[in-house]
Amino acid sequence: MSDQAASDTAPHHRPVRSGDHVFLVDGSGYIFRAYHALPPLTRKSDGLPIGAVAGFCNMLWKLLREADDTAAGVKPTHLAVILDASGETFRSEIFPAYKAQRPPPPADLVPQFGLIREAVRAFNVACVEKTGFEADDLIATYARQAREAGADVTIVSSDKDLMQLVGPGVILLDTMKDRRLGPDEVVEKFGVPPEKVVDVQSLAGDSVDNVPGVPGIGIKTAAQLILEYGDLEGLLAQADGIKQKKRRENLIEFAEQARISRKLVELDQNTPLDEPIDALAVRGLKGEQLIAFLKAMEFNSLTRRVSEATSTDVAGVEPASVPIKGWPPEADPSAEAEKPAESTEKAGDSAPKADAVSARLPADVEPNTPAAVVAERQAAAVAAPVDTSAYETVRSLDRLDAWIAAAFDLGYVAVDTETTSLDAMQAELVGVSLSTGPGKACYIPLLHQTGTNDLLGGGLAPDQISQAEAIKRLKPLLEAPTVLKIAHNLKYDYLILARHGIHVAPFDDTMLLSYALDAGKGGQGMDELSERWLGHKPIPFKEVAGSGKSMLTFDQVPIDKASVYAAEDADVTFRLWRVLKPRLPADRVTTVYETLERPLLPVLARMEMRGISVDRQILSRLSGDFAQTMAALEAEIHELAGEKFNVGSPKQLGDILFGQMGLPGGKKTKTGAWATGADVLEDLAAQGHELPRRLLDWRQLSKLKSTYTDALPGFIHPETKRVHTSYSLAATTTGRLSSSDPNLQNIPVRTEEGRKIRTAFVAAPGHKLISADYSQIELRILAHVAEIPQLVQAFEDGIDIHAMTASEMFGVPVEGMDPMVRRRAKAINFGIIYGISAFGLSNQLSISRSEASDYIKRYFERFPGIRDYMEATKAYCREHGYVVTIFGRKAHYPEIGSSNPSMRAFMERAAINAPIQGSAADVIRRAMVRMEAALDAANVRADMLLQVHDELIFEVADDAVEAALPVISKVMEEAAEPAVRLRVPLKVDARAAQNWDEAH
DNA sequence: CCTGCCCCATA
DNA sequence: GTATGGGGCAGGA
Repeated sequence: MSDQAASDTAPHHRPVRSGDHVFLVDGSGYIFRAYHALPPLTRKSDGLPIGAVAGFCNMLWKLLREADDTAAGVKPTHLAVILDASGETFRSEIFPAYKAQRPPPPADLVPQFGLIREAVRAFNVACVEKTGFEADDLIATYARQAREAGADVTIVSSDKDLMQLVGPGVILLDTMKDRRLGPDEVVEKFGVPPEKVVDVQSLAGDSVDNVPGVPGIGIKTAAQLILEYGDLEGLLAQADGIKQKKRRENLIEFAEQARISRKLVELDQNTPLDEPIDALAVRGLKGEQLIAFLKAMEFNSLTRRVSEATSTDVAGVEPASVPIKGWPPEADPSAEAEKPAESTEKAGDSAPKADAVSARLPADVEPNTPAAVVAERQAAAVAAPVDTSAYETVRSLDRLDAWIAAAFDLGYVAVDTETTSLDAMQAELVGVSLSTGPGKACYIPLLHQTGTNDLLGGGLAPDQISQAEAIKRLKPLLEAPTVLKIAHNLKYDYLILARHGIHVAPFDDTMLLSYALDAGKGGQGMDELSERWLGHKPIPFKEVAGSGKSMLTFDQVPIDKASVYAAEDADVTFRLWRVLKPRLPADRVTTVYETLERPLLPVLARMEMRGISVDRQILSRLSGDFAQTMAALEAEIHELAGEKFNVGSPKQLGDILFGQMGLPGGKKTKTGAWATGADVLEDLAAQGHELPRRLLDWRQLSKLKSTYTDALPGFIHPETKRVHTSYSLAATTTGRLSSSDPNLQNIPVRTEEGRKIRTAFVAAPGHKLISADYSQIELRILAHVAEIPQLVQAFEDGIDIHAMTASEMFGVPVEGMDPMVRRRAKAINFGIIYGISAFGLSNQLSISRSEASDYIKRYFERFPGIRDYMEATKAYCREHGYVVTIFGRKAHYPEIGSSNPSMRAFMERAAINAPIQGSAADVIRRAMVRMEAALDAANVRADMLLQVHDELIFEVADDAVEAALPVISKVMEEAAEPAVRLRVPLKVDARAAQNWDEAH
């Protein structure tokens, strides 16, 4: 070993000079990291924990012997291990909480600190620590000196707090991953180059070290802000120009805290050093000394390697006598006090909820009325406890047949399916549960697997009926017209079963029952309803299958566990049905349930199954285009500006626009910076200036890309190659549907770029998409319910409703109307639907509050019926706790009487909006329920695919388009009848095209 | 890893 | 000013 001979004779002191390589080992950081990353290791002879020491010694050995083989790429000429001395540092004086609440190190790490010092000594390496200073400050100071002497610096650490030191000639070396951390890696971690890391950290703070930072700002936001504003002071100076309210307030309120944080985070590069940097020169190993230590630690393989490398005879070396402090640990009396207090709430857990208790037979209920039945059922439901031990696991066809026969005899049965996924289009049917009465329930396991983590793939668990055979026998029951099937959220099970050829009918859905009865009073989930109505908390899914990354699919759940869970769900569903179903007549929502809820379920299931074709290529091209356009826009913006600048920086942008280019209309913010908000840029763009237009485009594209073009392809079904959204029938208070996974009700349309995403929604070959949407349906509903003669007349005459409103309000003729005037009227019309406030209208139109008040006043003067309607609606809601749509759907607002004025005002606006939004939702529901039969009757094949609140999308063969259009329009326009005779006509615009954009 | 917040897409 | 769902982020487990 030739280098060994050389280093043995290396001088103790050697000046650092250009070309040298100074290695600064962050000893403390290494110890903590090794302790947590490496498996616990103890000395064989006495159990002394030595894992971190072992890791440290191996690391140091490797560094001294073969650093050029690591990511460092060079050997050290100088090397020191820097440790944290105990005691307070200057940071505690600036901010007493700094690192104050840090828990004491784990007991089995404590003795290793001393051992590490011994190890460094044994390696004959300089060991530096200084009371009152952190290791990081010493490292920062040595690094500065080394650089000034022209040497390269390798900081052996991966601590993010040291990343601020990275720069020319200074890198971090993560020896555990053998990775060098240079400027690129710092940017990856902090989003900014090393010299701005301190600014980012001072904003984001650090909960581990108790660096406060600014609340609500993490690394990402901090990086974005620092890139925009340059540095912390620049940002704080312009904080009141920040768009986001909360963020702005916090930056202003916590500015000083950020400055303090900066002092805590910034390392001191001028720490007084006891040991000059020259003294860190690599000294060379003393074989015997090192081996004595290693033998004492019982590190056998490292001892062997060292003995080979240094030609030292191991046998001839006595183990060193190493002092050990902190082991074994002393008993900590405070540990006992940590025991959690015994819960005293156990008894209350199974007690019925107040809601359910209040269901006891009230004295004023007349017998043999719907209300009496309801009261009895509720009392009975709470009285009968759920016994999960009484369920049967069906293992044979005989037993299955017996359950099926019982269901036929009874005439109704609760059903639930268990599957492998929440996505009904991809889920595998794993089992079925049935219930024929409270407490009478079974589970039929079909596809459960043996073993859970078995990589060899546990096969099918024994004693299960074959899935195909079970489906064959269940099908007659589930389709039998004489047996009512009861399920909770049936659309899911309906889809699963439909994929196996079973078309469930007739049915009730307890989720929809609850929704028709209690929309707005809380969720419609089964567990929630069970607690509310039965006073029983069902077994949570996560108790059966776990959660998060380690969550089991249901086929991996052991059958006995699965059985109780699944049968309970059927049992609970059955019991809920007994309680909820009689409430329909009592609460007078039977018709709502039977015409607007239940029949829509199969319609939606079919829509979801059909899915819609989304052109993956268009999306990926679009994604690329967006990326490219963004880059191009950036280049154009630079071109227009005449120089390169950060397009994301309002500060730089303001200087360019109003400083260099001298554009007019510049406004200054309070701090004197140019305002560059969207409104300002829109103004400039309207004056024909290119740069602001491009900048707005750029901002918009980055949004479209991440939310749509990059996310949608992931939803294309592997087999159908189409996108199958999932509609929720019971998610909103007003009666609207909602769409998720993916949400196809918020595909962009307002901007040209956004509409390109719609072009990716295409018809199948030989087909067209038809889009049919209601024109102004909510304003028409408003005209109807509030009985406003001018509005009704305008809709009958088919004239521009917003222009008419403006004409009424401002006394100007519709002909040749100023578009601004019409725009104001339009905003007010929408405002009315939303339960207008002067605050909201002033924001929408960017006018003063008092001006907005004037508009509203004038509007009410011209349309007094609307004010009457609004007042009447609020009064009705206060009296009943709910409002109703024109078809009788209820939307509950139990908090309408809140004593909190802003809460109450919010509820009032919602209550005003709900009958309008909800009636429109009812109308399109009615159209959807009737649509299929109407198309069949007209002998037209048109597949309904999507609903977007006031729009229906169909897929129709080319040669059927002309026949389909009038049928679709007619069904939609007549959807309210005969239940409600509207005072205004409903108008539908329908057209066909190859893609959704052109059809819309 | 989960929850809540902000922001933004739609009607 | 109404009604949603979702991406990204922060922050506390």
